[in-house]
Amino acid sequence: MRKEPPVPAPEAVFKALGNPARLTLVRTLQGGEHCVCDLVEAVGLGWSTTSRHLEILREAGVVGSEKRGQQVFYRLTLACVPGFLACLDGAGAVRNFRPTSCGRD
Amino acid sequence: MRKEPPVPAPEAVFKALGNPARLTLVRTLQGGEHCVCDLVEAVGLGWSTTSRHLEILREAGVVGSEKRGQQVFYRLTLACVPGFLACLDGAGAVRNFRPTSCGRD
DNA sequence: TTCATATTTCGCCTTATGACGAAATACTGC
DNA sequence: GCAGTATTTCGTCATAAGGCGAAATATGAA
Repeated sequence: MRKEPPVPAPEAVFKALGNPARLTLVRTLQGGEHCVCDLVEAVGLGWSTTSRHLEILREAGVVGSEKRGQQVFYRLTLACVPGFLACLDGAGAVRNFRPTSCGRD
Repeated sequence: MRKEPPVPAPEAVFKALGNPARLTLVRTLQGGEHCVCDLVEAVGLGWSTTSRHLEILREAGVVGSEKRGQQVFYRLTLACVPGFLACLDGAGAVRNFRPTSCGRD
């Protein structure tokens, strides 16, 4: 069964990404889809907690899941996220040249 | 006195934007700089609460403030935010054509 | 059917958030 | 210096969020 995420509501997206564990999950998923087992290891939290975090990300429309066999695979579904993350990650580095800017001003 | 925001830490940025009042503040500031008095009205909360929200946004590196006369003006300083917001806002609209995408995939 | 593995749901507890009003602080004009 | 306006800081309180382990659910293998 495939669970498509709902239409992303901006506030929910930000709230979902505003947590270290969930941000780690998203960064991990930038490398491609992963089963929950991988993700549990990536965040270093319990299964139940990780599962809850994934649910929040899915409800926010950031990720989608698909069950294959006895495993559930998650992947990023909100394509603007990686670019924005890259901008934020880069923001510190560029800091001394000009106020943080990424493609617009 | 001008208060430049610190280097934005991704998690703090998301956390800062993951609140309806603060998202309203940011959307308001997309239209240009505003004094706190305007912003208080825009969010419809008390002065102390609004001030706290602005502080959080500033600490996250999303906005910067400058005092001119007896008023303090806030403005957006994180340039990648408007584009990302536009993507999120558009995500719903495009939903039926293809999975949410904004400039990459 | 029965068992093992993978994942989610539930209930509980602790800590973080968000709102308010009162008091403190900063700047202007008198 | 004193009063008035603009904003921030502080203390308090109610609610939300995040973590855990135990129990429930689903799938594949025997």
